Amino acid sequence: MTQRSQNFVSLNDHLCFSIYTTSRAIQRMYRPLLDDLNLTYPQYLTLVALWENGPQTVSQLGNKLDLDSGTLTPMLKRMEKANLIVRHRDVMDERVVLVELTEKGKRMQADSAIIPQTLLEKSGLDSDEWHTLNKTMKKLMVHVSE
Amino acid sequence: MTQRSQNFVSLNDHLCFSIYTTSRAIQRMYRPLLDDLNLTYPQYLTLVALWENGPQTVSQLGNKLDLDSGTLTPMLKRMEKANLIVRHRDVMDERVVLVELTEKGKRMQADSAIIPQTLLEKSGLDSDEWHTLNKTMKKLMVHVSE
DNA sequence: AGCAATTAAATTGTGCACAACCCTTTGGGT
DNA sequence: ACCCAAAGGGTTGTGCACAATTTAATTGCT
Repeated sequence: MTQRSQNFVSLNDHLCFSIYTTSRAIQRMYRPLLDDLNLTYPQYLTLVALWENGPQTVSQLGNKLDLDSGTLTPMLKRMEKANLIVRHRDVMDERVVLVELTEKGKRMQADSAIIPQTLLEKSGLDSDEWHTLNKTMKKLMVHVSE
Repeated sequence: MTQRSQNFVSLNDHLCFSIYTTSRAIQRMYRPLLDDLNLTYPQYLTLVALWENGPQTVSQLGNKLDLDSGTLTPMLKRMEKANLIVRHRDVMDERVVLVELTEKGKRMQADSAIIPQTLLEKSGLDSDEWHTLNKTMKKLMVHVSE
């Protein structure tokens, strides 16, 4: 212990730190599974959003995933190159880019069920803890975003 | 709803997603505060580790922060350029690089107390929820890292 | 119709993360 | 002394995140 201030908060008492570190640890755990599918973690989440809600515009995807065009545009281009999605401008409004799954992108849904299942199994949390945690995270998310 | 598989997990039921999104939301909330201090979030965490435990090697910092040299080395160089830390090789073992705070780096501790305080205040969590969440995150972190 | 304001993506630049690889130093074993 | 494996950082390349700016299309107003 080097610090002397009374109100100093240690690294381990930083809630932000345990969230930040755990988030990255989950992505590390997923990596070998996602590598088999030739996906990155944000790409996987994008596919989940498309499987769930069908074709969407870039900004709709951005709202769901909480990502902006600066992140999405290059990532979606990589996903298009990998033949997972197609992007084309809306004929009615040329500003809008619509994103939709290719057949390959649709087929990947079946193989990807292991991803959330693996976290569930490895988490070491019982059903109560799991749901409480998910609820608390969402509550925290809302408050922090205000 | 476009998907048809029985065991499909929606985006909002992905625990990884609420953790990932909340972690980034916290960092966004911190940004204006950290901008005032001319710090990024990982740089702030690095300072906390140094305030707490004094001079450390790159690998010791890496263990505490859960980061490897590929991330740390360039970041520590930027922090050295900003005059927050100094780095020099250990005379006894030339492989080791020791990182220690400059006077400027030490002085920043006083101004940084608002960072964790801001999350505590904005979180909307009571003391029970806060501690349960922190404990559950650490438990999850351990299980996921196995 | 003409034009300013708004909207939707794309672009640019910086800073992490992290895998894969490299380079130097050190510690053992012979 | 010599060699070899391990340890500690550094480097390179890819892919997010995100702020800030840009470009093009559309809407609203007069």
